[in-house]
Amino acid sequence: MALDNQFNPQKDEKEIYQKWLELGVFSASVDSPKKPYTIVLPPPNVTGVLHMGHALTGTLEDILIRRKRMQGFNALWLPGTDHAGIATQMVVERQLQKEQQINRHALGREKFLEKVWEWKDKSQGTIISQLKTLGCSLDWDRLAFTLDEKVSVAVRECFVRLYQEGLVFRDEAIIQWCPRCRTALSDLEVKFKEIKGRFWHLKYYLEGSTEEFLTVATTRPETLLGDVAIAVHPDDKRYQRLIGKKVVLPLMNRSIPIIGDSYVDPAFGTGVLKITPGHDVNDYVVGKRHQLSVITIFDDEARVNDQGGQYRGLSREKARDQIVEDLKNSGLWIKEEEHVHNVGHCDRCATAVEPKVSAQWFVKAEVLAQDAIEAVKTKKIRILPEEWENVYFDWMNNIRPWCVSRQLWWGHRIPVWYCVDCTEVTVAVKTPEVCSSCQSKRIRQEEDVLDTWFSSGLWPFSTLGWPEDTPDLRKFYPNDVLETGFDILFFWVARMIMLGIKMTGKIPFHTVYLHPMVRDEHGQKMSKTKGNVVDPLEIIDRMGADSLRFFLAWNAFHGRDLRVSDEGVEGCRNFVTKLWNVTKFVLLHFSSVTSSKRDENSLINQWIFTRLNATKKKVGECLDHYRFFEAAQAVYHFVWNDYCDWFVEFIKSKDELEKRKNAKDSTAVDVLEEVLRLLHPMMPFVTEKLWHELPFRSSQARSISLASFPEWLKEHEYPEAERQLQRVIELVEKVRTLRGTHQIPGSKEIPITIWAQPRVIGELKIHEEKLGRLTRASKVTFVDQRMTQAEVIELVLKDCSIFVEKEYLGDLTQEIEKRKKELIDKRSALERAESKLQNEKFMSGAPEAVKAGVRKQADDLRAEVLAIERYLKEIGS
RNA sequence: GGGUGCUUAGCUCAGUUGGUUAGAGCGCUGCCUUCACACGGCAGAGGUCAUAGGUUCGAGUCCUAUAGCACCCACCA
Repeated sequence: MALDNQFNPQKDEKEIYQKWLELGVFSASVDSPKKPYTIVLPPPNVTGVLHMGHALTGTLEDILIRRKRMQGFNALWLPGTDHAGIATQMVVERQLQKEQQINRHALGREKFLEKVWEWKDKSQGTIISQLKTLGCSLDWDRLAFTLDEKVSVAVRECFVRLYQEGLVFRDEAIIQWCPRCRTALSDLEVKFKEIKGRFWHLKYYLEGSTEEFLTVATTRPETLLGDVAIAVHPDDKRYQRLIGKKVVLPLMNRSIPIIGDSYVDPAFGTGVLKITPGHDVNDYVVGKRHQLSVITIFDDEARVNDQGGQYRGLSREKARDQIVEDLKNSGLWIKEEEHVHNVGHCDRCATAVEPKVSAQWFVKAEVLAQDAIEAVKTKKIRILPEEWENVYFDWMNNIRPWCVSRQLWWGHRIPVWYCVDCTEVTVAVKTPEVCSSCQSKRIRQEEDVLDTWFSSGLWPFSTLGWPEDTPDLRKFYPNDVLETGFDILFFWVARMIMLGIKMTGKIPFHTVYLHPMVRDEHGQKMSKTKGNVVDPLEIIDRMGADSLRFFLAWNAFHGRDLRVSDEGVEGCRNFVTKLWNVTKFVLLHFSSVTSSKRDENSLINQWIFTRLNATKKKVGECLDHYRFFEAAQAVYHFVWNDYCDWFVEFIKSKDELEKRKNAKDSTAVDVLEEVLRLLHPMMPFVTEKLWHELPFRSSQARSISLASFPEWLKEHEYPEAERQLQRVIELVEKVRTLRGTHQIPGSKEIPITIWAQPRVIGELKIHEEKLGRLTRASKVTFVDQRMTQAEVIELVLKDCSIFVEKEYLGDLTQEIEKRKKELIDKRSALERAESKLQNEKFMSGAPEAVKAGVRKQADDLRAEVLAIERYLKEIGS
C-alpha cells in the first residue's frame, strides 16, 4: 500500500489515539509484576484551556512515561484537574456580574457554589480533550479532581493530623488581604509591582503647641486615620528629646505618642515615621513591640469604616484625595514629591492588597520545612537543574507561617466546628453532630475554605487513596518524577515535599525536574494583553502534534526560557515529512522483504548499525538525565544525516538495490523500524502510523507503544566498518567540495584517481561503485604512485589522496587561495601540537589518551602540511 | 537591599568532572527540479567564546574584578 505524499495529522491523529484507548495502552495495573514508574500530571485548572506551558509539561512527561512503558515498566501517568480556588471563583463571579449584574453575596453561598459546579461540569472536558489531542498517554480511568470525595477526605485527614500536632493553628495576625477577592492571601500570592506614587510631607504638631511640629513623610496619607504613634530613631539627635511626648494626629485630633524605635531609618524621608499597625506589616511589628493598639480603618472591601470619622464610606483612593485636600486646607500639608515604590498586588486579580489584622489559620511551615530541607540535602530528592536546589534551600530556610484560610466559597471547607455554648473547637474528618466537649448540638462550621495549594500539596498520594492503605498507594507511592515549571517550585513542589514527608513518612518523589518557561519568539512572556500568545492547538491543527512535541523536546534546554516560533515548529514538521518520505523509499524497494535477515558482512550494514547503536546509547543516556534536547538532536541527526544522506544514498544504485532485494536483506527496514521505536515517545502519532506500514516489525504488538524501546547492543559495534566508511564519506566530501568550488555541474562527470598504500586501496576498492556514484566520477582509478602535480591537483586526506586533472577545473585561482589559507591553519595547528609534545610538563602531566591523540594529530597534520606545500610548490605558487 | 543565572556564528542556543583543529537548528550565499523528499539535495561563508587580570603544561570550561542583561526573594515608611 502506497503512502500519501505526506503525513496528514488532522486525519490520522484522532484515530490513532482512539486505538490506543481501545487497546488500553495507557492503563497501569496494580496487579502487574512489572516495576512501577509513576508521574502525576500537575493538575491544570479545571476550567482552563491548554496553553503552551501545559503542552510542554504534557510533552516531556509523555516522553518519560512512554519510554518507561516501552522499557517494560508498569507506567502510571495519573491525570487530574484542580479546582483552583480563587481563579475559578473569580471567573464565575465575573460571569455573574456580566450576566446578572450581581455579586456572589447577593446570590448566597449555596446558590453560588451551584453555579461554580455548573461551570466546572461544562468546562472540565475541554482541557482533557486537549491533552488527548497532544497525544498524552494518561491513565484516564484514574482521572481525579481536587474536590473529589476521595481527595477531600485526604485534605481533612491532613488538616486534622496537623491540628492535633499543633502544626496548624488559628491566630489573629496581620495578613495580606485582597479587597476585590475579599480574602486573605499567602505571602506567595502577593506580587510586588513598581508604582509611581507620591511622597507627602505632613505636619504633626506637638501636643499643646501651635509652633512646633514634626514632619512625617508618607506614601499613604489616608492611613493616618489609623495612626497610633509616630516613631523616630532613638539615637536621632534631631528628635531624641521628643521621645515620650505627644503629637496631635492631623484631622482626627487624637493625641498619639512619639516613640523611639531602631526600625526607623533616620536617613530615609524625614526620619519620622507614622505608625499604623492596622494596615502595615512593619508598623504592626513595631506596634506590638510598644504595646500599641491596632486600629482597623477599612472594611473588607477597603472602604473607610466607622473608625474613619467623616471619611466613612469612602474608598481607599477617594479617602486619600479627600484627606490630602483637607490637610492642604488646614495648613498641615508641606509638600509632595514623586516617589517610586513597590506595592503588593493580588496575584490573581491584580488589585492592590491591603494588609489587615484578622483571625486566620496558619500552618507552621517552619517546622515542616526541616525534613523537607533534609530530604534534598541528603539527595533523597534531587532537584534538576541543580541550581534550583539553592533557591529551594533559601526559601525553605526563611519560610514563614503559611496562611491557609481563604474567605472564599469555592474550595475545601476547613473541618473545624465552633461550639456556640462553650469555647471548644472541634476538629474532625467526619462532620460531627455535637461539640466534642459539651456535647451541644449548637455547633457551626468554620466558614473559610483552604488555600488551593493545600490540596495540591497532597496530590502525589491523595490521588492514590491515602489515608487508606490502598493497593494503588502501595504500588505507586512514592512517585518517581515530578515534572513542572520552576514558577511553582514554592507554591506546589515545596509544599508537596513538606506535606508528603509529614503525612506518609516518605518522600513523595525522588526527582524534581523543572522545565523552562515558555516565551514568544522574542523572549517575551506570553500574555493576552500583549497579544503574543501562541496557541498550541492552533499549531497542532496546522502542523500536527508530533511537530509541536518534537519542537518542545528539542528546545527544552536546561536554561530558563523556551522560545516558541512558527519557524522552529516548521523545522520539526519538515523532519516528520523527511521521516515519512524515507519510509516511502524503503517501502518502495523493500516491501517484499518480510523478515529480519541481513548480510552481517556488509560493511554498510555494519556501519549503519554502529551509528544507530551510538544514537540509541545517546538517546538513552539523555532521557535518563532529562536532557530532552540532546536526545531529540541525536535522533534527528541520525535519521537525517546518517540514514537518509549516507546509508540510503550508499544503497541507492540499481545493482545494490537489486542485490539487497534478492538476498532479502532487511537492514534498511530494520534500522527504520528501530528508529520509529526510538522516536515514538517524542512523536507518537507518525511513528505509530508508519510502523504499521512496514513489511514486518520486531514485535507482534498491536501498537508501537507496546513494543520495546531500542537499547544499545554490544554486538552492533563495528569500529572497523565505521573507520572505513568514515574515510569513504570524507573522500566523497572532498571531491564534492572541489566540484563546488569550481562550479562543476552535477551533470558533468569527471574522472578521479585515488592514491594510497596498498592496504588502504584494498579497503577503498570495496566501495568503488559508491565512490564513483556519489562523487559523480566518470571513472575511478586506483594507483600506488603519486601523480605529477603539473597536470593534476591533489586533495589530501589522512591516509590517501585524490587526484583530479586540471583540465576539468578551469581557473585555479580560487582553489590556490583556499589551499594557502588551509596551509596557514594546518601549520599553526601543527606548531601547537608539536610544542605540546616537546613540553615536558605536558608529557608528564597529561593523560595517556590525550597524548596519543595529540601525537596522532601531529602526524596527520605533518603529512597534510607537506602535501599542501608540495602542491603549492609544484603548481608554481 | 539579598540571591541566582546568563553574556559562544546574523538569530536562538548546546558545549557533562579543564585535554586533540569550538558545535546544532534556523537564517544567509552559490549550484542542482538526478526516479523517497524543494517541507528537498550538494557545497560554502560566518566565532580573538562580554572585558581585564590570574591559576595551569594546557582555559569557552576554574578563580578575582568590571560591564551589561534576565529572573527570584525581601518590601524603607
